[in-house]
Amino acid sequence: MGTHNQFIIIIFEIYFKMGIDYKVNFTKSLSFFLKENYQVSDLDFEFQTTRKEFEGDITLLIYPLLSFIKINPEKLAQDIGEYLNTNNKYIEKFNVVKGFLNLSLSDSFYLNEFKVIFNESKYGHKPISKKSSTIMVEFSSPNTNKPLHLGHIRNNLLGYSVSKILEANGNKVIKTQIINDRGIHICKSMVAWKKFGNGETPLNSKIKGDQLVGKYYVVFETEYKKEIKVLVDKGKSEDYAKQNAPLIIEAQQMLKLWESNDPDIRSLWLKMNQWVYDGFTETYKKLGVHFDSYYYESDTYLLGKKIIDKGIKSGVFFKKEDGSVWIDLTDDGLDEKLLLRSDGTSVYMTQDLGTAFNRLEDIPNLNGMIYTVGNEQDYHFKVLFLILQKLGFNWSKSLHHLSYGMVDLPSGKMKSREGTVVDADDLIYQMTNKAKNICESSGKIEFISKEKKDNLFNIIALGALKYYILKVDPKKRILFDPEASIDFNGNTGPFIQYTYARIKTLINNTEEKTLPIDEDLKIQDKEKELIKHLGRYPEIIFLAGKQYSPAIIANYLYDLVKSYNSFYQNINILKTNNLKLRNFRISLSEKVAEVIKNAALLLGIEVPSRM
RNA sequence: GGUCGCGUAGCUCAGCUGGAUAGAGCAUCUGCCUUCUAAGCAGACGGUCAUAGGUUCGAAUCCUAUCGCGAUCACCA
Repeated sequence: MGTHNQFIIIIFEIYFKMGIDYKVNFTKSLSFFLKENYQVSDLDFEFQTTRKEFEGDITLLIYPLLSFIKINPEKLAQDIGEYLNTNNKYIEKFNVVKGFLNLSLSDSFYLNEFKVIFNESKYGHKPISKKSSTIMVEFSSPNTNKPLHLGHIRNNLLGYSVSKILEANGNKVIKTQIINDRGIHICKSMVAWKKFGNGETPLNSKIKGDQLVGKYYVVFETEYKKEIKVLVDKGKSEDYAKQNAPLIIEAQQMLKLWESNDPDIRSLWLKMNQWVYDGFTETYKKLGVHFDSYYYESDTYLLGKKIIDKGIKSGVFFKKEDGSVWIDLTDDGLDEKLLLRSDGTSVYMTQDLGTAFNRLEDIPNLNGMIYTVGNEQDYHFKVLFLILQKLGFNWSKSLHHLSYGMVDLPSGKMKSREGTVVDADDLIYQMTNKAKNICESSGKIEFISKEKKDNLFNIIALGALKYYILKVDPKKRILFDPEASIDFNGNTGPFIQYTYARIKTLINNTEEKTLPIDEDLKIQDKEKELIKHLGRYPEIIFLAGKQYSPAIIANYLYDLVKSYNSFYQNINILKTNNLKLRNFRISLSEKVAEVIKNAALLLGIEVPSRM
């Protein structure tokens, strides 16, 4: 914890209720009892699910009550237990271990809970807050000189998942990105293409546009290096060589021409950028993400100067002798930060300020913005939000930097210079191929049409990839092991998809689909456990002050699926002679399938109805 | 050096608001397919929660310090 949280009030978090809401069911009796016998009221009760080693379903923690009721914990637990046992029909029996009151719940309690769960449509997508906010989520935000890589994949999946989560909570979400489409990097690709390209296009070369432009970026770098070497061999210093190699000079000239709106350069720029966008579109489509709006740096890089002027007038910023503009953040424990160069051109921060205001102009009712950007920019966003706050815009409180860690490979960091970057298209292709091999060797899908098969391979491959990345806490670094990510066993996306598919075929093979929930139904431990899991499965609510995480959804989802599999294996679903019981179990399965589907949706994972 | 983040089983990761004997998967080993998806289930093995203090009935979780790893502190983006 640090200054970061002092000024960022995170606008949302995902919070899962612990199990079925026991408080609702038992608070009333508990409050009554404690008021009558100990003259205390308005207490908060803490329940947790009882550990396997002890008898019971839920446990009331007695310790927290001790600060209000000075009495031996075991005695208090015993008293409460006895009272609940005789006065609450849902408590069957109880036992006390130290400060823990373990309560066994009756079958009718579970049946009632299941009835509630069953009758709720789109379970797990219930908005808690009634008012809907409009929130902009920025993610992906690539450069236009290179294809997307593994780091972008993590960014996209996180941003997209967060969007889905916010939508599930009843918000209006605008998915956007800021595309870094100008600057020296794109000029490098342009120079290289002009010099060495021989008119190569995505069409005549059959190379994806972004890959093609990326190829010329690499060509530039290798040729540039050669030129440097030649100069150094001639006895020039390394620094001199780097600054004076013909290629880099050409690129810099091109940037100047671009800035002065040279028509030839502009049209080349437009053409090559369009190639890249076409390539990106294809990759996004494969990843299953899309955007509602786009911002381009070529449009926004001049923004922000007006804000600077205003800030100088109001005394938030100050001008140095050389004409550069700064803000003094030393009182906030930071340093001085540059906002405008001495030549009057804007820097990154200026652009981001401008873009923020720009977006607010575009969407006047905007309630918040989430920036999905890697954690190497933590400091930048800290400063950005602080400046906005100092400028007096209260909505800067609703800005959140969704920060995430780098993606490492078992061989170490991804480094473009060393060619260890994992290309997004390539990765998806390999994953799909692997999915194909595994599916085909399983022999379960022989009779499906080729088209359906290809679709299935795609869904499975992406399920594996998405789950592998999203299940890890965003703020942690990920070690990306290509082998393990394609694994279909254990805590993986395909495992979850597989369970869903199995439930689907089970339901297809069943005629009766009615749900009998009778009070006299005897339910078993495994079934109770499953209802408990369903009850704990996501109720997503907003709460200020904590960081959200798709990883939480992923882990709860896995928990549910694992529990269902155990249930499925241990209870012979169809073989029972008791029709009521059988239908109850099928209803239970059906509900689990629905929850899996809804939760997977929040992660952007599709679930096939057969595998 | 300042600031921020991370450190949990051999490996990859969970662990919600402090609660009982810290959980999964992979790997290794043992069982379980005449039937509806075995891509599964059940079990065994595996831990000084980086280290040292502190806070309290109780700490992986909160606080402080130390160590290790990473990021950041540009008139780059």
